[in-house]
Amino acid sequence: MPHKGRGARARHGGAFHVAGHDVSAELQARAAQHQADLPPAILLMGPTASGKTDLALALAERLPCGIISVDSAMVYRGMDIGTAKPAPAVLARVPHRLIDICDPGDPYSAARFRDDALHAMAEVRARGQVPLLVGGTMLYFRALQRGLSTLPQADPAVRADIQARARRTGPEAMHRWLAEVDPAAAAGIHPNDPQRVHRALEVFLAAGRPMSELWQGSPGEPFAYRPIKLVRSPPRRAMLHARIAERFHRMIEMGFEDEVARLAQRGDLDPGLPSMRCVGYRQILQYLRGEHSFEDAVQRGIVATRQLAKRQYTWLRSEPGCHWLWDGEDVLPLALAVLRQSGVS
RNA sequence: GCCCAGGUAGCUCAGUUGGUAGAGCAGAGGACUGAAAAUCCUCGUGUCGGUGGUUCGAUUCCGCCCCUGGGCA
Repeated sequence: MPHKGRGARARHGGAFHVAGHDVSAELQARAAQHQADLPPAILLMGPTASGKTDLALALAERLPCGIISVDSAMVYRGMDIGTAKPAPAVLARVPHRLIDICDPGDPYSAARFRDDALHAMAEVRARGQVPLLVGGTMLYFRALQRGLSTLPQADPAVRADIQARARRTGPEAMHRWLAEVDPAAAAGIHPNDPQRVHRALEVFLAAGRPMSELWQGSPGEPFAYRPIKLVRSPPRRAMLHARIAERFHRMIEMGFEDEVARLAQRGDLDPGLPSMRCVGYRQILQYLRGEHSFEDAVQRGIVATRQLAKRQYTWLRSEPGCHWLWDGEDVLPLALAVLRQSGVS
């Protein structure tokens, strides 16, 4: 029997029929029992500036859990103010895993996160605690829960070659090239999306096989935990926008500009690095290079943060099984009640 | 007070040789497999400052009024 991807089966809710019998109920019951046997993990998600960190700290005080950060920017050392990292005193009292684990000159990745997070979760469990994963990097939550296909990792040399070729021939030619070597991938990637076109080509060049084929051949490991998903959010977008602006100005008062200037002074941090493209850092870097005024940089930083929050909501709306905790309600007791119901107390 | 330049989408502006208008930004929705705080896709009716006139028809031409900037007094 050809093994189908587990993700595909889980996503399609239709009934399965074998010799005229509907076996979907039995399969579902078995899947539910399997889920219930898994150890719990708390997934606390939400858009930027929603107050996830505060809630995580409050939960960690009341429950035996270990905090694991799910944040593609807090991994970088020396990027503290602009990533809204918890203060050193807080981190000393309540340790967070996966913060300050990468130099800003090295690109971190979703695949590294998945490995790091699974290790961190095992450690937390070994101490008899429940993993509490907190953050806003929704791709990381997705990769953790659904797994990633087995693909070659990014190769800086190959990537540089592809970029050089793209500069010569233009984006359309790159997409046409991809359509030749991997039509299935090309069909799903817009020609104006160089990042994905280049990645698909990179995979083809590194593996010698089309990326779409590798996806099908390795659906990704399922999650070995029972996720309890909490989402923290203000009830209205406008409220989040106000908090984003307020927080950005507070970051400036705390010395965000100096933090970015210190990074820029290293001299080895290319503006194209993932770390240097982070919201706020990118805009202040542009100001430091004289591309626009300081006031402009602040405004653009705030706008970029709002746009980030919007994309996070797009992920969150499609994330199944979430308990939304709206600000204004008594968030902490509500969260504790949800966790108690799910067997965590 | 006089002269000049403007008043068009939330913002900055383009445009209509008279047939009721469109870019960028912002905003909203969506996609998302080793860069994801990334990278993309889709979405534009607004008394064209007000009011009279000319005209089959005015945001466009003319008069008056209001507002904003600049200059001269």
